[in-house]
Amino acid sequence: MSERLTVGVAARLSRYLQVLTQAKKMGKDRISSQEISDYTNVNATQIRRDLSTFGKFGKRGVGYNIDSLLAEIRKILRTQGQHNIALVGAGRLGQAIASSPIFAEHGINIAAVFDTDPEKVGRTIDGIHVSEYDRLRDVVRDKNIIVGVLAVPGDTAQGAADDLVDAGVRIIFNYSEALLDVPADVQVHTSNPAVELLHALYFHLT
Amino acid sequence: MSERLTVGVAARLSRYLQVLTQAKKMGKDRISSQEISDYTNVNATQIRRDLSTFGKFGKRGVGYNIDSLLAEIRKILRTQGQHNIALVGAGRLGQAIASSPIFAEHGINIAAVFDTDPEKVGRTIDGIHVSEYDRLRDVVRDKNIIVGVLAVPGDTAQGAADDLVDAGVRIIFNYSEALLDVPADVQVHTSNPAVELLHALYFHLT
DNA sequence: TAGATTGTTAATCGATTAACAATC
DNA sequence: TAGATTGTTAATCGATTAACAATC
Repeated sequence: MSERLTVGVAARLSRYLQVLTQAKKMGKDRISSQEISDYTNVNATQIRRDLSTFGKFGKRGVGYNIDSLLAEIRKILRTQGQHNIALVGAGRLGQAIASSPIFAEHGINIAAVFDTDPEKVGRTIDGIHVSEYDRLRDVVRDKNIIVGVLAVPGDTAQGAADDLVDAGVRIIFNYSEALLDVPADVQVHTSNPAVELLHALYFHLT
Repeated sequence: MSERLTVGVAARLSRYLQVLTQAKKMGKDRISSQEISDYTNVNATQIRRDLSTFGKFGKRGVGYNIDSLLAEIRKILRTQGQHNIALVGAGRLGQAIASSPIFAEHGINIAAVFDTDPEKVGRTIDGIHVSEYDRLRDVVRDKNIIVGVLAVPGDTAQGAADDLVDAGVRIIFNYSEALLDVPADVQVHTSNPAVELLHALYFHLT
C-alpha cells in the first residue's frame, strides 16, 4: 500500500486511536479535531492534515464519526488483528501490567507471563498463567511472538532481553532503568517516567 | 537565563541524562555522541549540536566526560535539587512505582502515597508510609508538591486528578487508560504502552 | 440561514543529516 | 604521527501554525 508513514505521523495516529477508544467508551459518537487536540496536545490543524492525507473522513461543521475514524486509522496502521505479546516478570509491576485493561483495549493479548521465582510460577494473574522462565524460548518460538515486555529489576533486564531476542522477539518494552544492548534490527522502547518528569518540570519552572 | 529551550531540545537533554546516569552506574567514565545515539536513537550529529549550543563540553578524539556532562545538563535543565512528588494508589502499580529506583536515581522523592483502601493505609512500601486518601489535599499543600502520579484504575482517575489539581498539583502522570480533563495550566502526561506498541508494530510490519 | 468545523494552502520554524575541518 | 571524535556548516525535510474557503 502506497508510501510508508513517517515516524511522526505513525506516532500521532496511534495517539488519536487511544483518544477515540476512550471517547467511545465514554459514550461519544463523534469528535472534533479540536477535542482530539485538547487530549493529545497535537495542534488541531495538524490532526486534520494527518487524517486528510488518507481520505475525507470528517463532516464539515460536525466533526468525525468515532467508529468510522477508528476503523480508518486501524486500517492505515494495519493494527486490526490480535497481537500476542510475552511478559517477563510477575512481580508487582508485571502483575499490574497483566491485569491492566490498557493492552486488551487495543487488541493486544498477553499470551504468556514468565518468572524465575518458583513461588510465582503456576499462579494465575487475571486469568493468565505464570510459566517457568526456562520455557520462554520455546513458548515465544511456538507462538511466533515478536513483542516482549520486560517488567524485571534493572540488574536482570539485559539477560532477559538477550533471551527474548534469542527466541525471536523483535520489539522490547523495557520498564527497568537499565540500558539494553540489542542487535540493530531489534527495537527497544524504554519507559522512564523520571526522564519525562525532568523535562516537564523544566517547562513548569521557566 | 538566556532563552527558553524548545520542547524537543528539553526532551532530548533529559534522555541524555538517563543514558549518562546508567552509563555511570556501569562504571564508565566517558562516552561518545555515537554511544549516546545507540541508546537513544537520536542522531549523533543532533546530540553534538544540542550540547554545543551550551558550551564545548567534549574533547575531540575522546568524547564526553560523563560526570561533567551530567552536571552541565542538570544545570541547563535546572534539575539539580530534590523534587517531591505525590503518588495516588498503593495497589500493584503504585507499589511497583514506589519501590522502583527510577525516580530516586534522578533526585525525585516520593514524598507521600495515598490510598482509599483501609487495608493499605498505614502500611509501608519500601520505607514510604501509605496515607489516607482524605489527607491528600492537606499534605500536597503543606509540602508544596506540584507533581502527582496516578496509579489508580481508569474509573477513579478523573476524580483523583480533580483532587490533585485542587490541592495545587500542576503536573500529572497518568498511568490509567482514562482521558483526563484538567485546567489549561495543568500538564498531563499519559503513559500508554499499547499506543507505543501499535506504532512500533507498524514499522515492524512494513 | 447561521454557526461550526473540515480540508487545504502558504509561510515559517525546528529537526535531521551528511560532510568535514579542527583537534585531542 | 595516526586514529578518533568533536564542533560547525550547509542543505533538506517534516512539523507547526494561521488563515480561510468550502460545506455540513
